[in-house]
Amino acid sequence: MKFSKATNYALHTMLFLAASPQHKLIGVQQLAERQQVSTTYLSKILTKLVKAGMIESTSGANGGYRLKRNFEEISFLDVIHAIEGTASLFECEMNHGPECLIQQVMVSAEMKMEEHLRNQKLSELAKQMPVVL
Amino acid sequence: MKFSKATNYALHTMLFLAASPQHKLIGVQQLAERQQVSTTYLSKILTKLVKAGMIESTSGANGGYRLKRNFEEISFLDVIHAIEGTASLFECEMNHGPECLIQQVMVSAEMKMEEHLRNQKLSELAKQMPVVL
DNA sequence: TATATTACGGATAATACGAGTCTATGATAT
DNA sequence: ATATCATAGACTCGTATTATCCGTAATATA
Repeated sequence: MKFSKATNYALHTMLFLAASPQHKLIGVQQLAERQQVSTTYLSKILTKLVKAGMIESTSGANGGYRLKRNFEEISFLDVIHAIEGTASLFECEMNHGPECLIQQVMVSAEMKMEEHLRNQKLSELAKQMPVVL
Repeated sequence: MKFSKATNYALHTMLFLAASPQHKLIGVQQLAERQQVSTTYLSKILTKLVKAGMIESTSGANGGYRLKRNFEEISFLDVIHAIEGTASLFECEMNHGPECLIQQVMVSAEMKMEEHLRNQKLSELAKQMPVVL
């Protein structure tokens, strides 16, 4: 069980955008160079963030991406869910009674992790940050 | 990112052994039937638990598996680590400075989950449990 | 208006990993 | 001696991740 590389790219991109002037559009090319990943692949990841309403994009010359206005409230968990999906990490598919106690323990453990990730706002991290990438 | 099915099998097996008479040896055949999984596959999983020191095995006729003496202290996290490994769920492999702040947030979130799983002893769950599988 | 630039979308490929099977080997009761 | 049972290795299969390639749509600028 591992977080995907895509999640890592997404988090780094969000923090980099946070460190840039808010109004400025930044192209995927620049973002990809920093992270040493192909533009086409990163592009797909960014599209997910756009659809999740975290960033906005502009096509055409001098186009690119920038944060949306509600950036202050975006948490780590938001980004992770946008990339990895929101399904539970543990699902007992056995046919033994209605409620699996093991499942309940696992889900509540996962909720502890999510709680921490929900409290970590990207904007707060951006402040303490000297250099992102 | 998902917990593996093997982890689910391992947890259910441990709880089933906990509900059985402690001294009695139980064959993989019986354990596999309950969970509707093949004996050879479950066998591989159980071997990992043996090597992790959680259960002990006896070969030959009337052989099988049973809990070890230290069962009271075994936690969910112990079982999970035995099956999934102990590596961190998030590893930033970018070459940007010595310490990745994102990584630190992710790891501390993971630790919150692990803390909860470490506090959940299998023996405690076995008590509240009417039927395991 | 033409062209360059940039994001978006679909198809495809490569790789890794999870899940599971098959078979051989070794240990141990009866 | 034989049946039973755990262990180990090689192997297959399916699916998700990690990409790549290319065509299309949108937009600024000359």
